[in-house]
Amino acid sequence: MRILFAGTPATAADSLRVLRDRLAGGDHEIVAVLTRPDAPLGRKRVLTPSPVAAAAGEAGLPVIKAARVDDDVRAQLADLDLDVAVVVAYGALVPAAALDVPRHGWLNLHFSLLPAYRGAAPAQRAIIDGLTGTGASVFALRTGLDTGPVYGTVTAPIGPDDTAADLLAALTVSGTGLLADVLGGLADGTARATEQDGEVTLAPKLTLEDGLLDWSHPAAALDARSRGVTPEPGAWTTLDGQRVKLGPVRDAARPDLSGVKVPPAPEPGLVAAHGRSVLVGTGDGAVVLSTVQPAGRTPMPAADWWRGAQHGQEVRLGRREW
RNA sequence: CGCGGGGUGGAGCAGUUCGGUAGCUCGCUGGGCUCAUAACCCAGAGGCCGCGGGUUCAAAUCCCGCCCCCGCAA
Repeated sequence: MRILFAGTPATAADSLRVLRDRLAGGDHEIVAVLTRPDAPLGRKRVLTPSPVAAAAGEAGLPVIKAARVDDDVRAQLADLDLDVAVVVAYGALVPAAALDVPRHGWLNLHFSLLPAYRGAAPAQRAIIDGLTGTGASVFALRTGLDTGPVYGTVTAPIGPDDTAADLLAALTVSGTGLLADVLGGLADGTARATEQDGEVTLAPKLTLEDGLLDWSHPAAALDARSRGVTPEPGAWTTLDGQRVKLGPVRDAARPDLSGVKVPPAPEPGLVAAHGRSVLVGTGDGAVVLSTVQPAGRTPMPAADWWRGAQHGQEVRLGRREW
């Protein structure tokens, strides 16, 4: 089959590499890659190709850079005589007019068990919600947000220390494998899609605000949230009006941390050292800090930060005094 | 010219406003104490204060130029 791969971020680039390996030597060929245009990146605003564009370049695949699938892009795709297009986080909606350009339409690899967690940040939201497992789905693109019929799913556990990065990495590999299987099924006519069934939930893109830790919340919730927003957009709090970025925080009451005895838990937001751990009080107990990164500084172990942060004063995080 | 923070022994920081002997909390090395310890006591090593110019009797500190790191934003 002649396949178009559409994607933009690093996760999609990994998926492209995995898919290419999976298809190597078979009857299927990725004939082109669609990704978003180069964008200014970083403080210096250097125009940088998307991770997918970079991966495609390494693989020697032709790249179409476009912010939207407009008439011009649609014409290019039509010329490619595509059997199918696959989308992994392209970053723009595929308009209805383009949906039937490939012979078998468009497939989307989505990192949830649909119809749960439709939207841009499904894996992250699953972690934040404290789930112990989630999965990936391959479905047929239709108009509407992640609403098409599902060809297949894989499941994945969410470990107690898993961050969004960990989960995405795992889902990328297993999900791309699933994608390869579905492509095979489409080619030999055995693939079947079934309409989504179940409770619909939404997983919108994470904002900076989603990473703000509210110390009045329960320790377990803060633990889950901090992992779900790591590495993007990152968990954070404030100290003296300055943003302080945090690595994942762990619920001090978790069984696997039984070594950490929490004396009277500090009140919410108050920092206290205990042995080698640095604790922060929450709504119901304490969390253990892992890494701390004050604005303008490089990330450091919590104990190192604590050493220099005290100056004889009590340290209270997250106070909105600004 | 997008906005902003930072670079000081191995780590994290103070000192820069107002120039005048390199400081704190740790770590490290050696010794002591202890049944023992992430505890405690004593001693010690370790620093072109990011780089280059300038001002000055004197610069971590003031002036000019440059390099590197990071937060926000995109």
